[in-house]
Amino acid sequence: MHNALWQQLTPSQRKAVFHIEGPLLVLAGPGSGKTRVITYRIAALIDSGVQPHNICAITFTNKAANEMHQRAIVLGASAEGPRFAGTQSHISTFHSLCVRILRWYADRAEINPNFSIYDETDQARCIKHAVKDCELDTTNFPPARMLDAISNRLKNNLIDVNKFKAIADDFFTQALCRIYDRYQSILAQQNALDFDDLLMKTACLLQNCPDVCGELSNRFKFLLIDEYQDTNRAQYVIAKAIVSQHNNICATGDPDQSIYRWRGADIRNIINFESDWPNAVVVKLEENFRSTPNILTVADSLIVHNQNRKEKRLVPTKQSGKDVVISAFENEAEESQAVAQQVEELTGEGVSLRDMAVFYRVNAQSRVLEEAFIQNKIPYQIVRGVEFYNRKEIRNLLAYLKAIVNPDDEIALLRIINTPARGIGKTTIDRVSAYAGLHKKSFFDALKKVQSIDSLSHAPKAKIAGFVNMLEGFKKDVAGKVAPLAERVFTESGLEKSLRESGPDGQDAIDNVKELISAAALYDQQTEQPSLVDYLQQIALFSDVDAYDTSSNRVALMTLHTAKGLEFENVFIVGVEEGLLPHERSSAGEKDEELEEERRLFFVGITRAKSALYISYARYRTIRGQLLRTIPSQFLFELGTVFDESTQKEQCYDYDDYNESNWQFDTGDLVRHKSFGLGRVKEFIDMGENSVVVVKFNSGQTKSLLLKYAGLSKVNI
DNA sequence: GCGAGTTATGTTTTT
DNA sequence: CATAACTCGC
Repeated sequence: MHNALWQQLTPSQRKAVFHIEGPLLVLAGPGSGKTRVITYRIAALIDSGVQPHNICAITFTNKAANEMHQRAIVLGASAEGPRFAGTQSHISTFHSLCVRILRWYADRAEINPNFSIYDETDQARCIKHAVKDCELDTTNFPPARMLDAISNRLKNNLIDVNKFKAIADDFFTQALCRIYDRYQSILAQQNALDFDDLLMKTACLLQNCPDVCGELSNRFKFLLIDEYQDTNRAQYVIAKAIVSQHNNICATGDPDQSIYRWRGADIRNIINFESDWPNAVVVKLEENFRSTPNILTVADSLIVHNQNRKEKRLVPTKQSGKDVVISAFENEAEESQAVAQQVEELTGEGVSLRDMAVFYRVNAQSRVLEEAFIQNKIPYQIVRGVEFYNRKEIRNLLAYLKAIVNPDDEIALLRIINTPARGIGKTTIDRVSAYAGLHKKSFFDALKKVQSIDSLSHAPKAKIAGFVNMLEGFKKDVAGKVAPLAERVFTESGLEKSLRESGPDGQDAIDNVKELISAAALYDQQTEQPSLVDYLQQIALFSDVDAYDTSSNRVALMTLHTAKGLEFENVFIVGVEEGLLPHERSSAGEKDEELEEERRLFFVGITRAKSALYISYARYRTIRGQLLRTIPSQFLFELGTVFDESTQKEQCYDYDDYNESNWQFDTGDLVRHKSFGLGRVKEFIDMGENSVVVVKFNSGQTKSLLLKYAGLSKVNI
């Protein structure tokens, strides 16, 4: 390795880079130069004679994979991106790797390699169907809940239907088991995998087929996994299998930045690393090269409030800078306005817009910020890539392409069979479905056999035949490049015509589709062997941050989750209020664990900032159309000296400031109860001295209280 | 079969 | 408040 590069590393970083063989755990705090270490490590491996294609690096997003790819090229390591040529290092997300493995070993995994990847919308359809098929009602078995249980409790923990059957002992669990079973068979019928299946099927393949496991372990002689604290059980099993022949695993992560427990990430993976690989070398990177001491002090005093945590220091290396600013505003509009004004002030000081970012807890918060930025004519970008793919016109065109690749994909077929309108309505579809069910055929096969469906009259038969012919015609081009086929489908399906005729909104839609087609053309150009299957499977794994355009000079707006792994000179974190951060849906749980995850999320946000950090909350916020008084986040009081009474008295909300003389309550009032604490009035039933107040408390529980006994007091502003 | 208009419903974070 | 599901009249 070049001496100049060597010079750039600290002793700990060098140790992490040059410990080549055997298991290595890099516990890397925020801003510790972790990404640099990983890319240098890839270069060092190749320097020491390892073949590039024997290296497999796993990142958290495609964006991170692409960046690592670029950096590795600069270092001369000639790594490839998510697409696999065979002679270069494999750098991708876990999900992309699984797609690759499942396509390689489709026969062994007993799946058709043309599988569709179902996103949450598709999943919701299937789970609703499954619940209905099990003759259970959706009130007692809410589809969203069922899906969450199946995804996070079962699939991510590699509990398949059979395993679950064996342990399901009460009525509810048995019902869930039936739903799970039905859901999986619906997916199988449609030759579709959901996000969890990608991991679970791969993990099972590696567990059940020792030869496949051995082959892959020989292929990937060195495995690097970034953000290891956010891996789940399935990913752990896959990693363990890949390194089974050599134990050359290098994991990097930070337990304090674990923010995906809610979707199955298991912090024990990183905690137990040393017992999983007893000869593991552990390197700690505690020096922080990113943020000023001012920012790190705030981050540190926040995160020490987590009980369930190993102590770890943030060691600043930068000079002191600006103090962290914490402000209160009257409402979210003023808060956003203040952000915009601060942006302008910074711009006046010569700061580029690309060096500023605004973080929030929920996507809905982006709207009011957007308004303020538009009003002040400040260029911005909302970092939300999947939004594009959720547009109706995009989903429609993609549904055509999916149906061409995988005719068993009933969701895609049903979406396009009458889009644009071609006179195939609900009755016709029901009749085809009935025929398919009766003759145990797939929906598409039934469509092909439309002439033998007696319940249909001549006209619908002809329309269906035309539709099938059109799809079959498209199929001839499935092997080649994607963009030309997409273009052809767009025109010949009639989608373009129908959009053209639907007024000015239609033109926007056409432009969006054109954008999709140019993106596909880029894919065709950048991929050695472009294919429609590969393209569809790739874009299904697209993440929000993948759309982040770092080349344009705009302020970035994104959720705290999306901000993970990024850094900015100037950071704004808005809406730091009880119910929002921590989010009410997380503090509603019994356990502190969810509150601690929210705290880690805030910690992640804070530690993205390099030189300036602005934290704010609004005293009033309109939530679902209701103007509500907010409570400042408990986290604000944990930030150390910054948010104390002497400096922030007028902005600081006083918890003891309430009076006891109020007997009239209104919906939305903030109240305090002796034992339940703070809460908000949901309903006031006025019956004189027997009045009942329904209160939703901060603990998450909702109580109906008799006013005269409750000892409720209204909390004043 | 189709679309407009109405009513119910459900609200975090994401690969 | 925003979207999905549903009804009704053509």
